[in-house]
Amino acid sequence: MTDGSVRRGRKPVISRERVLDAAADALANAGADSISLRAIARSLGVVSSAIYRHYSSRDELLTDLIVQTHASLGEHVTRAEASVASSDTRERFAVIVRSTRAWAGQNPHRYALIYGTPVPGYRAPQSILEPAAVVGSLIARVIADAAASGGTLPADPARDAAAPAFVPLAEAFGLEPELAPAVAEGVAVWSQLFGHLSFELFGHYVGVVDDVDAYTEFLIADMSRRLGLSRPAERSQG
Amino acid sequence: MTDGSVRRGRKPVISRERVLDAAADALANAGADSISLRAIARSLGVVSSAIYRHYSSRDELLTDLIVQTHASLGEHVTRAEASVASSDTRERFAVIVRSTRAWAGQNPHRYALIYGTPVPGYRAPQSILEPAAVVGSLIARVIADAAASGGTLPADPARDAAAPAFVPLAEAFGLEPELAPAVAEGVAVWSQLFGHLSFELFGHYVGVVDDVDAYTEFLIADMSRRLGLSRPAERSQG
DNA sequence: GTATCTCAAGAGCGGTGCTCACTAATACTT
DNA sequence: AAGTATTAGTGAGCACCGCTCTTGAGATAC
Repeated sequence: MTDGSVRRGRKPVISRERVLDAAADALANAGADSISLRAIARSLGVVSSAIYRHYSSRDELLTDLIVQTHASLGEHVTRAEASVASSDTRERFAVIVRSTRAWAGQNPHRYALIYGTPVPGYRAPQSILEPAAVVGSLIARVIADAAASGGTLPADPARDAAAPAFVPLAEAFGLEPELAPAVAEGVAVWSQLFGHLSFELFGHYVGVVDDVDAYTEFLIADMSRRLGLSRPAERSQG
Repeated sequence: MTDGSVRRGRKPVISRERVLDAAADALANAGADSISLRAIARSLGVVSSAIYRHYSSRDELLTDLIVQTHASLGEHVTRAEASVASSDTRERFAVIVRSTRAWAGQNPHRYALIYGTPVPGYRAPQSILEPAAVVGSLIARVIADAAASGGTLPADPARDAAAPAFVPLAEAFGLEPELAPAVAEGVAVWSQLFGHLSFELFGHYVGVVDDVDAYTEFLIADMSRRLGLSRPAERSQG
């Protein structure tokens, strides 16, 4: 194989990748509950037990799917954010929110897989932590850039009191300890963002929020204010 | 039966209530995926098809379970909030948040049932909307009482711009249209609260927020400020 | 040409939701 | 008291699920 030893037996007709792709298709079309090994095997023209040569259990397949899904969301949002002038932290944050929401709206089942109820008996392995942090770390970078260009957070004693606990997280993102209050607020914004998206996608806004597009823009404004983000024009004016 | 007509056939050994209770037990112990009609029937000493005399499908049972679960959360939070002096809107809100979180922590599977991924193919019937609104309407009442006792929201043009869309919701809660901005902020707080709880329960805070108790208190302070809530002492001083 | 290794096939276990013909049990009618 | 209508639980069965294990097909190494 890749390590110099030559593969000996029968040629595989399916691979880990092909199984994963088939699972991703099933997920996109019908939700996590319809990801059955038997249906995947059927779609690959193979018998169900053949899957077990490549995945030892359905959970292992789901884990790969979760990692892949986090990566997909991360790529989508990273690409969208890269198209905004880096000095416009306010717009960068807005684009992070809008593109996350757009991805979720286009991939509701994939969103539910990573931000809905965890699959029973499933514990997130270390391999998930990094890709899962993409949106959060994009927010962290916006916070850092805003601070570097002179942005300041609105006064909030409670936030500053909570800040010391976020020094390690700030350091994990490569930020100065002085940014811990901003990181604390960033975590609040981060969980609020996904709370908002989950409420929208899971139907909790029915009869409560009609125009979710407009409401999202309000939330962006609200969260930007709390993070001390502003447009370059605003700063030069104020 | 209750309507004058007399029941004719064989006496039922199970009832809708007994089935629902058995399902609630299964849910509390092992999560929604383990709520199987066969297991419930087994625990009731009856054959699985007997359930269908009382519930036409598993989905119908889950719907009842969701309604019951919303009611349970609503009662828990309502009772907790009732023990706080009604003039202390800040503390009332804090107790709403803390008791919601406490209920969620004690009933993780029940929480996941109502705030996690919706069960596939499931559409919330009208019967769910009212009980699902309990926490939201408690927040609305706090907002109204805070406004009635002279509390004001911090200035926020974006929120006021979004407010007109929330006039109908304010009216649905029996509030004046002038409170629409507060309602808009209330909805944001409401979804943020459940975003926070979902992140905690679904494991997204692992490696990010260590002391969730303390972090929740920060969020309470942050959200209270945005809602213009204050303690009576603070108002008389300021 | 045989031994060895690899992979898929296929049967099978126990689980699921759900349907349907059947029967036991009850109450009203004759 | 006998018969009938009505109701509820039984049990067999269908199609699906995850998973295991034995078997045989295919490819390389010796």
